[in-house]
Amino acid sequence: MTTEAKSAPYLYDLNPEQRAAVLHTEGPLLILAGAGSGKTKTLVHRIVHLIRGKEVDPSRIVAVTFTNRAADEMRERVQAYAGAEARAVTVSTFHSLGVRILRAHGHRLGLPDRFAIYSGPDQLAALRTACEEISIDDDRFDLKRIMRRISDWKSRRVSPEVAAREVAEAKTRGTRADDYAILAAHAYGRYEEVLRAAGAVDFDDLLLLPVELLEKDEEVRRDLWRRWHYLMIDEYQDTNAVQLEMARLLAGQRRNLCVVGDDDQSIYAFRGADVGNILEFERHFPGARVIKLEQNYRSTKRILAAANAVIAGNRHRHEKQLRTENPIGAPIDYYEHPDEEAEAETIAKEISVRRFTQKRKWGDFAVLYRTNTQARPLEEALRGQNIPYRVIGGTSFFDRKEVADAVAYLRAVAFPDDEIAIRRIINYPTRGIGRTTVLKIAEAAQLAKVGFAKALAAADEELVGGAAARAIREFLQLLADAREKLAAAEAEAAAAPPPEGLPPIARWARDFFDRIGLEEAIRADKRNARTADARVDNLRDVVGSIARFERRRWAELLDRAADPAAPAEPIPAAAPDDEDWSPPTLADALARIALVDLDDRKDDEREDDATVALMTLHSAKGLEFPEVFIVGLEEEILPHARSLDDAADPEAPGYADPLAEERRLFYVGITRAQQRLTLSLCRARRRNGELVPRQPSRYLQEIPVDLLNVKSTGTVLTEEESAALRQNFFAQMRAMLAGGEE
DNA sequence: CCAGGGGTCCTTTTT
DNA sequence: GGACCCCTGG
Repeated sequence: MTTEAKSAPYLYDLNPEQRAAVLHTEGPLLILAGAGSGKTKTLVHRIVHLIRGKEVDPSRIVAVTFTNRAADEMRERVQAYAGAEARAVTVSTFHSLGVRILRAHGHRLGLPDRFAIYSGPDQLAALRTACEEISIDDDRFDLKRIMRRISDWKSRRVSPEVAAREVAEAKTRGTRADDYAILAAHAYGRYEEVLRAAGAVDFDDLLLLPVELLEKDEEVRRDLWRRWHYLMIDEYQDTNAVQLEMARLLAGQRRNLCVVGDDDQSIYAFRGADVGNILEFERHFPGARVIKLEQNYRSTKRILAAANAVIAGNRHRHEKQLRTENPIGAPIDYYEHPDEEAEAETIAKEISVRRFTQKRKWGDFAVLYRTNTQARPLEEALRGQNIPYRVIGGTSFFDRKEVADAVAYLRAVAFPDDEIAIRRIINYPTRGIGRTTVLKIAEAAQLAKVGFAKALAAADEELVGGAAARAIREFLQLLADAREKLAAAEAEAAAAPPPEGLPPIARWARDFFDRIGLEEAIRADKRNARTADARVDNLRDVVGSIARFERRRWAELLDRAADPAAPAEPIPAAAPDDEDWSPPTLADALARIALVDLDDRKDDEREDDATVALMTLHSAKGLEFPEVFIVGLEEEILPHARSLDDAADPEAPGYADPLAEERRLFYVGITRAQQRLTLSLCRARRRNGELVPRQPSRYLQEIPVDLLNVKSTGTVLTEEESAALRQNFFAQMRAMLAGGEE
């Protein structure tokens, strides 16, 4: 855990002027920090100094990050350096902070005390409902694309009304994008209504609604200003318009806002991040101090030279030249492989070899790729070589069918209006409430202008027929019983810390799942023949994650209450009065599930050191590894085909130079490497079973050749494969010449 | 009206 | 490896 020195860290050498700025600046401060220059450490440094040097009450400090991973890391470091009192520092992601504000004040916006949080698949389901109701035939349109559009509006604080006006007034160019804009503008308002009727908020709302609250409500502002006097934000280049507003409102008149970021690592434009926020910080916060950190402590000279060369290809950036005093290091290995299996095989073997020759741990290696689907061949190859690995990100645990079903049951109990959850499980396991019945109820709900849950409770024989009406009554009774038992479990969970074994709410969930017969349902489905055991395990893991949540919640309290100098206190019999603490509830556990996925597993099985890391370039931001592999450096992967498409239409609304962002993504990847970097591409790639020829990524040429060590892989294409390759190549050419319009 | 089976399509990046 | 659609039989 905290093996590092307890004294304030002097881990990196700022010059005296920089040190003074970091430590003593009151008011807005921008730290423009290059890759590997110790961004997070600088923030931690400032926090420690505030507490130790200026004697600021730690509970007045709030640090905001983007990912839970980053928050955990910062919390750990702050506590390691500033000691036990630093536990009172609030370290949170933007989204968790949003939940916290809405919990406390959301009722002022008409939000229920317990609200569901809709993430990806739920948002789509809500959108589907909205589209059905306004008769957008969802077969013919890509809901995800509409969703992205709506989300884009929300992250720019554009209301449904304004969006509709914008679209109506925009010059139409008759493109497909225009069609989608019109559809999205129609669906947007209805989508919001569906969310509100379900007592739910989506991810964008977690930022948007708190900002609305802060703007409208003087009392909320005062409360939060009293609460926090020093605000710090990490990875500031990734903030969007709403987050900028949140920063401004939270900083208030004190304007004690310190942000750290690197415009060259801005890689989230697709979700509304605006590099302008960091480029124009001084305009947004007049009088701001700016300091630059241009010394890199992470990578070898060669790796840094490659990174600098690549990023130099971008215009419109804060000019900075990162330098390092690290050794020159090994050349950058560059491979061209015949296909992705060869690529994966070679990497697996390389890792095995280097583990011995370089005396590495498995955890010293990371393999980075552009898209999650690229992980599969790598997983197979690593498994083949018996190399332990972990895949970070990707299809979330909670998106798996059996897990999503279980969670939907929990939500249906915790949030009685949660239409999406109810509809998901209303007939699973099958209980005689089929599609037609559900449709009738949805129609009735729309007609009566009530939520789905209300219409369901009101459904009678006349509407749905006798058998279905009976089934519905039984279903509602099941939920009502569960709610009653849950209330008892939550009361028990609030009264005292969890005993040995399964904590109360987790125990309730297990019994509930048994009662429903989820396990039997999984085993009964023939499609699950091979996977049934794993799926049942996943089901148990849902219970396990609730149990972990309950224990953690109580641990927070005991942690805070305990005086580290004093001997162990007797366990309190009831929850003490602590403004920041509340006993665990199912609703809170579900919020955590929506927000942090299964990252919390790490606590139990911290195996980071013992496994090779597989992740996307996006997920890799903020991390570092001694040895990094970047795979699939091909046109249409990096840069991605979609970005190439978007780049072809610079007139499109909200155009943000996608190719520049792809280049930054490559830059982020390169700068993750400390000692050794290996780049590779495939000359051909299997798509739907067929070999398709590939071209090297344009960004590769930007790396000076003398930095590279060009390797070739032993594998050669078979006669058959090269024939297939030629044939496909000509087929593609023909298709192109035929000029198939979009 | 409902359940289950077999076919087809597609796969950016994330809180 | 999925999610989703359509079809068939009860």
